[in-house]
Amino acid sequence: MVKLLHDHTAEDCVELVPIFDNLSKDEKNTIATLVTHHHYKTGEYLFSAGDTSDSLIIVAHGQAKVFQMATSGKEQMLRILQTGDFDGEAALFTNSDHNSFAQALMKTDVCQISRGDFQRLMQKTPEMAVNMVNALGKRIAQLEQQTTEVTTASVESRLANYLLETSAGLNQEVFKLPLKKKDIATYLGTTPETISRKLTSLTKQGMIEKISNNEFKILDADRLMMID
Amino acid sequence: MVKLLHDHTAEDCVELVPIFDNLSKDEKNTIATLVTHHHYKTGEYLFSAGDTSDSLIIVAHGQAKVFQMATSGKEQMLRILQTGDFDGEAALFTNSDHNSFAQALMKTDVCQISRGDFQRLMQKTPEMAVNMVNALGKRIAQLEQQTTEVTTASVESRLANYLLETSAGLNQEVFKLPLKKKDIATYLGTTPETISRKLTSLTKQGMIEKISNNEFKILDADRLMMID
DNA sequence: CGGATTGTTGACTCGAGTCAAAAACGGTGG
DNA sequence: CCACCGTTTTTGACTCGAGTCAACAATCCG
Repeated sequence: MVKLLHDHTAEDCVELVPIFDNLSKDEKNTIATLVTHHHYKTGEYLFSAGDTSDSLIIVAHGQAKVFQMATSGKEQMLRILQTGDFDGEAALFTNSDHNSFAQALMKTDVCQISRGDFQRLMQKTPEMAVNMVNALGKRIAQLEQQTTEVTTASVESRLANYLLETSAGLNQEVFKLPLKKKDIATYLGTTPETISRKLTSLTKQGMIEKISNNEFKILDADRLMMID
Repeated sequence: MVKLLHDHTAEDCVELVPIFDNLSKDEKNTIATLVTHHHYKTGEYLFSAGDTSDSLIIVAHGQAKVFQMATSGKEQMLRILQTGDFDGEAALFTNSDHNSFAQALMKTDVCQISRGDFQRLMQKTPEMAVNMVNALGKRIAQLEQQTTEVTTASVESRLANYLLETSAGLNQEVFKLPLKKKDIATYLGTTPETISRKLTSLTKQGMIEKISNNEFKILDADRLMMID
């Protein structure tokens, strides 16, 4: 049973992750044999800044946040790893340490491939290397967007965008915030207090409705988009 | 003569750019035939947001800034392309438009490879795809750093870091700022006025010395590093 | 049911943005 | 080399968004 579960997870990784798309069955099977998997409970760290980074990490199931820590101790969240996402830098450079942290936000299954295996894989399977380049390109575009927004838009505007994106992503009118407000704050580069205030403010202005503690409904998407 | 100059530039690109490192002479020659080149004067745009993006751009000589424009009209600089740097997103996705601008800061020579050619190149030359993955990985790390700094550190601290990096990069005690202060401002996510004030303040505190209008000398690197 | 973590609200502060005007700079052509 | 014009930089006065600190309320979870 344990064995079965293990195999299941390894294949999941290969099936789930876009970078392994359009590879042949054979190739996918080969990859599955190179993969090891780990399970993390809520709050556990997948890696920490300073750790030696020697493998690519793929989220097979669950959710984890990746963040950096400023010298001041303030966190900046860089991204949320969802099912199918991977963390890249790790596997790319020789002799480099992580400069960020990854922490599980729920029970999370993770697959790893060592740098060596992964580099060999890219050499042997150009298809996959191209997929990888594409995935990294998207990540760069997303990061550029984040950088620009964080410096040019007000917190209210960033929060409004975040709500719109979250709602669109979940594709339902009434949606539950997938993160604690504390985490939303570090994602948007602000503080929990400010998030709390802005949510109240948006509610009072009739753009959103608070359904429960962490469930909201978008009432006026147009106006939300125009903030700032 | 014009012809010679042309060929020279095409080969320059292939020689200069890290992503073409450790390829064979043959492969480099092939690449050189795929490349077209362009020249831009100071202030000209290499591309603008909304342009169709269908080629990879490599800077053979010169300097250009890449920036996004917020709805408010405020610029956020994303990076400076130096000799040997390339702008990636362009070549990676089908049917995507640029969401940023690139503007020459001096006379600048640029080489281009079309998306199709570049994708084929990666398929044929896994070496190169791996190089590309590495280059993108570094860019991601740099962007993550920029995002974190911009949200967690004060302008004074960001400016201090910028001065230290610039001085280190140029490797000389007295160094000339390679950007106009206006541009430094959009790079650091602030305004020219604030840059001006902070430079004065750092000078008064004895950490730097103003040599001429845009030349400075680092007097106390340790203290600069500790700001914030 | 506690105890701990998370969220809310109020009062206060301050860094940095804005606007405006003057000064300095840099390139151009005579 | 100098006078001129446009751009860039500096300086001052003012404003305000959002951070901080602190106390309290609500949730979550074992």
